[in-house]
Amino acid sequence: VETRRRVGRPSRPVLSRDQIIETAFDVLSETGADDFTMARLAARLGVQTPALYNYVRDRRALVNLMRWDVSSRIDAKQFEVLPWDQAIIPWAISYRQVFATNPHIIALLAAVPIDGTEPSLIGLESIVRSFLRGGWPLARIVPAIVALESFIIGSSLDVLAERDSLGNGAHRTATTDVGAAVTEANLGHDGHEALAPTFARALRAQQAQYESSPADTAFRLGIETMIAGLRLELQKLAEGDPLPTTE
Amino acid sequence: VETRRRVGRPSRPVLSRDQIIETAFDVLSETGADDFTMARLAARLGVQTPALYNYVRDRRALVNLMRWDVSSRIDAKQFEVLPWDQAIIPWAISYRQVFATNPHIIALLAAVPIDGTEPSLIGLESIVRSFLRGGWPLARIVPAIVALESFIIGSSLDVLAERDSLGNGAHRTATTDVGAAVTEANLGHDGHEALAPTFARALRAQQAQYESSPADTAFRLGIETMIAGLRLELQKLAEGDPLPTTE
DNA sequence: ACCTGAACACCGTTCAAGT
DNA sequence: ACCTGAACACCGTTCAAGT
Repeated sequence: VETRRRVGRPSRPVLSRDQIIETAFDVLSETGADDFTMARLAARLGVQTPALYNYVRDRRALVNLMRWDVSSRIDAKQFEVLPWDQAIIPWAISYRQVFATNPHIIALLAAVPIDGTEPSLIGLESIVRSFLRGGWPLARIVPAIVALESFIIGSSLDVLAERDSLGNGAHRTATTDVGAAVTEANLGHDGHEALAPTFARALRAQQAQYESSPADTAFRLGIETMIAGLRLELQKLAEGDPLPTTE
Repeated sequence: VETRRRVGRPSRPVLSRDQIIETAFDVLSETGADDFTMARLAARLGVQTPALYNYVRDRRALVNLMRWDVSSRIDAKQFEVLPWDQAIIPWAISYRQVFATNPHIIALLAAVPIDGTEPSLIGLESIVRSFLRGGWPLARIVPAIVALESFIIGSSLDVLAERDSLGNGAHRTATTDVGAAVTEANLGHDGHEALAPTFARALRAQQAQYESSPADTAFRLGIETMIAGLRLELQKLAEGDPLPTTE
């Protein structure tokens, strides 16, 4: 309905890189990763598609700007003041929140290769230092952090499955079996009642007992479980009785 | 170089659904999720693109056939004979192996919505039953399984980052911060040495001490950590001292 | 410098035509 | 029933033209 912009350079720039990135997240959350296109983004911004190429080299570069934006929103500050096992919780919650507010970003980041831009390492550095202060042997720290981040990312993918199933039904995505099954159940399909009656009972019991969704309940259970397990591991390491590390 | 097929129905079918799916995984592993196209798949199969539509309704349906294929390869049989905490390990290894052999599938599954096909629930049912036999309260079982699967899926994504960085460098994908950082380090970039010296030391120590990659070491550490944590949790539940479940 | 419009290669999907 | 070839809408990207 808007009046068509006439050709030639506008008196003031119509776009900005920040605005493009911000809008990109909006578009992504509506279309999902597979239908996230430069054309749709341009349309939302009220410009022709080629205009975007004044600000980003190509689609891959745009996604990598989104990657950087996402990782900069994860708050690891607590590792500077709290002991490692206490800092994990607020960090993990912040981490998951960033992805949970727009879970489609995970598929996009996993699908689009990284370009040359350096990852932000500030958070990582202070996490490692916190583990070190807590008495962790140097060689075990990276694996521990990788394990934690893996869990958090995986948990964020559950949010994708769940939110889609609660929404208008246009999108229903899932990566895990349980994710798919819970999604189906949320949609009111009851095929699982006959095929997997015990699972169906367990799911109903979960829903009756906890207000939060399976994904949220699982996230809290999982992160607390991992912290407890890591504390145990650290204790064993201190006693000179390390867990077996080879298969 | 092949002789061109002439128009009209061939005497015997050139394709089969199984062959299409199998080849789809091959193509995916070479192109990555973002460049996985019907056209490339058809070319690999030696047919024109529209020929595929005799066997699958559309790209989404094809991806959902791949989804089903992947989940059917996960082996949960051990839950029928072993106690829950012992069965988790072989199941998790099988689970991760399925995804680790072609980690690009995760991005594809996360990007493409599920269609109406029912998820396979056989494995899920026997996992729930095993937890129940082990004394788990019904309402805690689904969250525990969701947490475990989340971790496994997240860990498989690490494999994506890592393998890409060890390969020809055509693809370099990562979802987590550490994943990206480890990828960079594997590529010989040493930007992190100055920016995050403690992290750099920890990474070197890990590489010196363990033969396996950070992703593999983290997977074993994480799954053992979660099992230990879950055992502890079950113990506490038995003592009537449940972990807090509300924030 | 920063937009539009035209152009091109490629993609998903449909459909008529051929056997 | 099962392939090809033509056709169409849409996508990413490049580039000349315009201010």
